[in-house]
Order: sequence, then structure tokens, then C-alpha cells
Amino acid sequence: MANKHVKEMQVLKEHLGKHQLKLTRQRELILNAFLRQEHITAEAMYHQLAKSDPHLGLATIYRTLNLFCDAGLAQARHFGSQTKYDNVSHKGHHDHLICTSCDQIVEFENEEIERLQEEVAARNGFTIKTHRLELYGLCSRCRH
Amino acid sequence: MANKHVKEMQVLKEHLGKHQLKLTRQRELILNAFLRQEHITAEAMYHQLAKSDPHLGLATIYRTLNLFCDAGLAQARHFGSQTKYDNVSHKGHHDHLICTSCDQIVEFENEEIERLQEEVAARNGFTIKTHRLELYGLCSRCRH
DNA sequence: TTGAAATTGATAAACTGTCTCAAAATGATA
DNA sequence: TATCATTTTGAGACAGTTTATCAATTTCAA
Ligand SMILES: [Mn+2]
Ligand SMILES: [Mn+2]
Ligand SMILES: [Zn+2]
Ligand SMILES: [Zn+2]
Repeated sequence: MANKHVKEMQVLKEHLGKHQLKLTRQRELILNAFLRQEHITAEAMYHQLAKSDPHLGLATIYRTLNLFCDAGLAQARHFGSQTKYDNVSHKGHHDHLICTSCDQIVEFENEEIERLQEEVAARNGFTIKTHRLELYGLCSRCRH
Repeated sequence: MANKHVKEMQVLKEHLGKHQLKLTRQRELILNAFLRQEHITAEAMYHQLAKSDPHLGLATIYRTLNLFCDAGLAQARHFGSQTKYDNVSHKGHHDHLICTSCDQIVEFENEEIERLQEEVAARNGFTIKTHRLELYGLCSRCRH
């Protein structure tokens, strides 16, 4: 429990070192809470952390989650109207299936789709930097 | 010029009729301006219409563009941080290539990708209702 | 023509996220 | 370990975008 998330903490420390940033109690706290999640909003992190740390500011949550993005531990994703931070510390690129009824999010990878995207881009003279693919619908549980 | 967009006006009128809504000067005005665009923000429509109609309210623009969405003439799309209304009166489903440098938007359709999406969804027990695929990068002009 | 119902415009409010700044914490250095 | 320049924090102000409110106006079915 105490020395969990060692690898991710190392990644963060390296990023901090490279950018003359400091390791703070808040950053450690937020990192540990964040790594227990897969996809979470800043607001949700705020409420969750408020239980044990009522004075942690919302601005600090935003700043810190954005820092995690810079460090490569997180990725901000806009699902519908919500912005969720995706815990990518242990995953590579992936896209999402989202149940519009229960908000369940399933991750998937499909190299065939990725390849076709490149093909479409090339055909139009584009060089892809990033892309976003989200499939919205009903999961098997919610369909019934 | 006067009787342009007759078909779309008909679609709107049918929607209004079905929902006991009324045809107003503003709705006609906004429809004609909107149909001349492909992808436009509410704010941009507001400024464009302000030239000829300085007292048209921004709220009316939003309300009316959302009405067009209900009528199937428009679709709200969140590109990056902007919300653009896509003029779909004369198009079927399509996805987008977006140049992050000059904001150019290219539309494309790829039935192979669509098919693979269904496959992915089925494999995960999902039934897709909608999806979003956006490829962000540089167009040929901006790459140089 | 009338009048109930819908719509409008102005603006307040909601919502999400960033900025400001004084006070506190960090960590490199002596 | 003490010093102290630099970074970070928390609180709230602020900004951008979209919706809600409401009195006045417009629409349209009767
Ligand atoms: Mn994910
Ligand atoms: Mn389009
Ligand atoms: Zn579900
Ligand atoms: Zn371009």
C-alpha cells in the first residue's frame, strides 16, 4: 500500500526533474488516487480527495492532472460533454466504446482501423498527429 | 435567391408542424444563412447575421441551431474545443479530417472503417447508436 | 380579428476550466 | 541543518460557452 505505484512515481519524478518542478505532498496524493482510476473527471477527483483532504483546491487538481498529461501518465479525453482523464500509465494507444445508459467505458484497439485511418488521411494529403474514435451505444446489460 | 433552400425549408416546416412550433422571421433568416455554410459556430453565425440584423439575439441563434439539429438539418460537433454546427441537410453520415494549423475540415466516408466499428462493438456486446471519428493533423499546404 | 400559445431579445445564471496573488512549501546550496 | 530563491498552493476572481428567465412581441388556428 505504502510503496505502490513506484514505477509511475518514478516517471513523475523524472518529469519533475527535467522541468525544474517540485514534488509536493499534493502531487503524491493526487497521483496515488488517480492511479486507482481508469477514467475520471477533475471534479470527481476533487470530491473523492475532499474526504481525506478537505482543503485540496480544485485548481490544484486541474493543474496536477494536466501535469500528469505532460508527464505521459494521463490523457485528457472529451467524452460527450465531460472531460475525463484517462489513466494511461499502463496502456498504449486505444479507443473507446461508451454505454450511453450506464456510462461504462470499454477500451479497444484495432490496428486495421488505425491503418485505414492513415490511408484516408494520405488520400487527402493529411498527416495525422492524433485521432479520436468513440463508439456510443448500449452495452449488453443495458440493452435488456 | 428568394426561393432557394426550398427543400430544407420544407423539412423545417414539417418538423415545426409535428411539434406545434411556429415559423418565424428569425428561423427563416437563420436557416438561409446556415445553409450557405458547411461547419460553423453559433458565435460566427451571430456575428455574420448581426451585419444585416443587429438585434438578433445570441440565444436565438443557439435555440434555432439546436432546433435545426432536432429537425435533422444540422448536427452539433465538438472539434477540439469548438462546437461547430455541421450542415447535414444534403449529406449522409461522414467523419472528419481536421487541420490543426489552418482549421480546414475535410469530410470523408469509409465504409470499411464503419464495418470494422460494428465488428468491434459486436465483439464487446455493444450496439452502436452513434460514433465519432476525427483525424487531427496537418493538411498538405500546412505541412510545408 | 381574436387570443392562447410560442418565440424573442436582453441579460442573468450555470458550468467548466484557467488566472491571480499572497502565503506556504520545497530543495539546492552553503 | 539553516538559508532562501523558486515553485506551489488555495481561495476566489475571471473568462468562455451555453442555457434559463421573463416580460414583451409574434404567430396562427379558430
Ligand atoms: Mn481509456
Ligand atoms: Mn461535416
Ligand atoms: Zn450500459
Ligand atoms: Zn492546414
